[in-house]
Amino acid sequence: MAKTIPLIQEICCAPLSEAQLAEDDAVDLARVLKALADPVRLRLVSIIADVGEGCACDFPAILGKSQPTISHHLSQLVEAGILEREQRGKWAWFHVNDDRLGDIRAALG
Amino acid sequence: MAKTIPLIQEICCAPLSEAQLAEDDAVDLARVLKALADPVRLRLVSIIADVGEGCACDFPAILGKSQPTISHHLSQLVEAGILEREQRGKWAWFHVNDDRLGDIRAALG
DNA sequence: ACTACGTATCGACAAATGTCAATACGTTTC
DNA sequence: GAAACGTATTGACATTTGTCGATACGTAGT
Repeated sequence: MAKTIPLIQEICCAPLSEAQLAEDDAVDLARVLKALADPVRLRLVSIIADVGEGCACDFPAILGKSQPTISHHLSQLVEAGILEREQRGKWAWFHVNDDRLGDIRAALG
Repeated sequence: MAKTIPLIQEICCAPLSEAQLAEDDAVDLARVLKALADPVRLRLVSIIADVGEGCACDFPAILGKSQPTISHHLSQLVEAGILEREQRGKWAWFHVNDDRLGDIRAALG
């Protein structure tokens, strides 16, 4: 059984100010930025980045959102390649993909 | 007559991985990222950053969107502090606020 | 003042988004 | 295998968002 492959493989493009974004590249970059552009998801990333890793089981209490809502946000972050998921027994643990975050920052350069 | 003041004054917070985002700060940062997280707006920023400045009059043709749509997107970018607007005769010209873009990059660090 | 023209706002609408209760799925432990 | 428990998915709903046509606003030139 293969690992789940993030739907978005790579940040597309040269930094914003160095070349004019093609339409397709703009769609890709917008998708990744949209994955970050939510208060709950930003806090998830922030907590996980700060601590180094985080268990899905803790977030509903920390963020005051339901379990399905947290699960949905975590999925979006994984799909965008910003978080990576690891199953440990019945628990799902997450850590930040620093390279991906770096790529996003670079794309805004 | 005072200049229009961007609704969002400053990017709130320490880099994502250095401290856990408070709820309010997460809302602020999400607002700014949301302003960027759209293909049309990313292309607007990219074109304006690449050329140095841009006239609103050119964008409907370049991006294939109606004049009201372009106007709406430009307003969102100005409100987020990413673009700055300058009236020249009947034309509206825009340039990128590089400091603001740098702050956004820094917040993702 | 009237006209021409670029830009902003309004009204409407379809599509996407964030949220939760209910339920299904998987893994661990009896 | 059955029970317990963490996580994912489904279905539903209100809100937000992107879009455009129509219209109002402002500036420049006649």
